[in-house]
Amino acid sequence: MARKVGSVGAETADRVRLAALSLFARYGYAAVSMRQIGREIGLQAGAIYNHFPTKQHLLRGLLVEHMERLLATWECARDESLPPREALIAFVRFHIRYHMQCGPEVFISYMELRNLEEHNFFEVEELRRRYEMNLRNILANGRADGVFSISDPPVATMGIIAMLTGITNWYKEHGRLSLEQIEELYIGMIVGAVGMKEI
Amino acid sequence: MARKVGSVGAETADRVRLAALSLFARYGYAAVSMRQIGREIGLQAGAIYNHFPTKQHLLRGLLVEHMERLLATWECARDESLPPREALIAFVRFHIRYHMQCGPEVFISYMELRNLEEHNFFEVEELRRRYEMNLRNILANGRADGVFSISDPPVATMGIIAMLTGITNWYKEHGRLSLEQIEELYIGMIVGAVGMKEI
Amino acid sequence: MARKVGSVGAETADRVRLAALSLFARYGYAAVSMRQIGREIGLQAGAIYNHFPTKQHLLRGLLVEHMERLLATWECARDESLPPREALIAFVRFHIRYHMQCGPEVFISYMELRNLEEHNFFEVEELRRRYEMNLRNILANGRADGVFSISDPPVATMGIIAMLTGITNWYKEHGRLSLEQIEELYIGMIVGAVGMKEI
Amino acid sequence: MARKVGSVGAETADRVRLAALSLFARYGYAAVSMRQIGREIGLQAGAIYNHFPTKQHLLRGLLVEHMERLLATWECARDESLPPREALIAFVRFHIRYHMQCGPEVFISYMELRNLEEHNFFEVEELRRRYEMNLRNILANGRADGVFSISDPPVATMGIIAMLTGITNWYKEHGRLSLEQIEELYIGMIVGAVGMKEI
DNA sequence: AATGAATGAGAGTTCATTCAT
DNA sequence: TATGAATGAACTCTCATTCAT
Repeated sequence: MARKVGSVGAETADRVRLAALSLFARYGYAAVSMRQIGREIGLQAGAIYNHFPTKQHLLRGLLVEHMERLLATWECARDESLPPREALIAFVRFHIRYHMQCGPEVFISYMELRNLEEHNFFEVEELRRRYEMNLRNILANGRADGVFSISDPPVATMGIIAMLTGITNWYKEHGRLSLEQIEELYIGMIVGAVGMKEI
Repeated sequence: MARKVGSVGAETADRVRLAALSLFARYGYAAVSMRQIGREIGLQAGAIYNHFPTKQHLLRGLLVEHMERLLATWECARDESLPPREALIAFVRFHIRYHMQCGPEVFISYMELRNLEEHNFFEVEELRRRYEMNLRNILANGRADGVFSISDPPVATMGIIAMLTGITNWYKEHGRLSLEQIEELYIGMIVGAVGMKEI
Repeated sequence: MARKVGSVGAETADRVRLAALSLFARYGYAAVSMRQIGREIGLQAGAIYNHFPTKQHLLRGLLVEHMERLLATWECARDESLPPREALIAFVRFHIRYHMQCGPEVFISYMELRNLEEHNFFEVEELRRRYEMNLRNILANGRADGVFSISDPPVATMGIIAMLTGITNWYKEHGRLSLEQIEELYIGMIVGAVGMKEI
Repeated sequence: MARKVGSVGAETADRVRLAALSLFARYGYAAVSMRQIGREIGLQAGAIYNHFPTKQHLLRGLLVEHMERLLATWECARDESLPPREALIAFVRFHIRYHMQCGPEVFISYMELRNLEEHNFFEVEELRRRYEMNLRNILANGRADGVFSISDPPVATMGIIAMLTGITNWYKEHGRLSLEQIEELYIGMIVGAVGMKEI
């Protein structure tokens, strides 16, 4: 058949991306078929190949674009002039807010790394490293300034990131606590963990 | 053909479990085939079915048995008479040590939950809940006694567990830091996070 | 790869049906594999699933469609105004002619009933019942009119149907007797069996 | 494990035969597995091979032994001195009674012929031919004596056998009619079919 | 840009059969 | 004579991908 009335390439590609994101997050990359993705948006599996050359490209796109958006948004939002304690709190707030609004992307960014072919894996890892480096630098600066009493910034970075990203695993939109309350609770824990006095 | 000389059921089942554990951890449940598991230990795929009725049973077994061992070991190791701060530190030490020695089990316990059929999922979740309840009780007791300044024990529980379990994602046996050093670093962060003064 | 030049769905489906019919009749449903059906018509087994959702659907289709065609052809051919003796003879002629020209369908209709899933079985049974009811009504009418001396129309129906359908088991196209001769022989026996005087 | 107390070879072989007969009749030879047969009688599949060299031998045994028993019983029961009309009626009575008491054997004798390997098929066919020859001779004698008005004994044989054997397809032990009643009804039809006057 | 038919590979699972025990 | 573990082949069905239309 010919193109459906009003369907436009870029639009279709986006619908594919969205469907794939949601399905990968729910069932995992390996367990989701191109047919399933197509069915979700009323398309035959074959049509997806007009927009993405392979299933692997689809996955890579989702992960790389997510990381790039994350980095870009952070780089746009951060204030390099802030002193360490304020910088740390700003990072924590940003991380929680950003990650909570794109749960599926975050989820597959952790879960589907091993389904990336090697070169794609390295690409995503490099982006993640760059993002985490932001927190690491804040911690290192604070340590140098004597406001954080941490003895190993890399380990602290991993600990804090893990703690923060873990929220996606249990957070429910209309749960007992609002996102703002959760934010304050985590700021409290992290501020304590790096040895800063409560503010 | 027939049974190989010296082949014994329980032993073979264990070799299957081991191979499956390692492959699931590396490539994911959905991406690993029964043939691959068999090949790993010199068995035809079909022979696995002499020991496990389905692939799903294999996965469930790995997860349930891991959680049951974890719980049993903790219940045997814990000292209920310890005051909250010592109890927290004991839990942290236990969690890190236990989890570092069974990396693959821990990894698939987080990654493959969604590949469990519903009833198996509930079973594993219940075990996990019981384990986490131990930390939650410690935190709640410490809060009641006024030695921890946390305002929400459930959230603190999730934060601490995520932080601790995250170690498996980057820990390397012969890395820059020994397990003992990592242990001390995490104790430091967690003690700070719950508002206890450094010991 | 992709669609072969000139391949059209409906045509392929028909070739599959035909191959399946012939193979099921020769070897039995359970003993015929999808690969075998595909091989018969130069298709991969998987391609069959573009046309039939399961092997069971294939079987059901063959049986149901055969029975529906049989019923429709009979309902179109019968003359309700005939008196019982002529009606019986017309039915016998119709049954023999129709059944001889679709031997495989008739054969699997008797042989593969037990390989139908329950709901499909009931569907086919109901169609068969409707067809047999035609003969039963003819016999009952003839008995009421006093032209047939049978004491139990249902039993007579089963006996006659079995006798007639049995022809498919031994009839050979170029055998000793022509179809017309066979027809006359069976009319003779059945006319005698129901107690009508020879015509 | 060793032999179970009290189990004896011939006995076990019989239990296997019985289970196979019942399962083949219900589901068909190709659809029944050696494991299923074993399960039915509390045996591992492998143990069956102590009594029957292959699954095909099991089938062949059931069919050949059934036909041999049938022939032997008939040859013992028949009275060669009877005139044709009495001989025909005796055959009909014998056939119905014998076949009704071994429904599964009769059923698989018709259904599973095509699952016999060629040499086994010929063996069974020869036995069947010998049995049918009895009826054919009765019919031929009656025709020669002028008491039957059939023009083709072979065709009449096939018709009568089909009619009689068809009873197994619908007969139910506690149905509307007793076996004796059915017997009389069929004798009536067959006597009419061969042109004998009702007795 | 989409459909629908095809490929060839491979999935989980079952099978008849064998044989050490 | 039976068990239980194994083989190697086969099963139905699904997959990523391709391509004529």
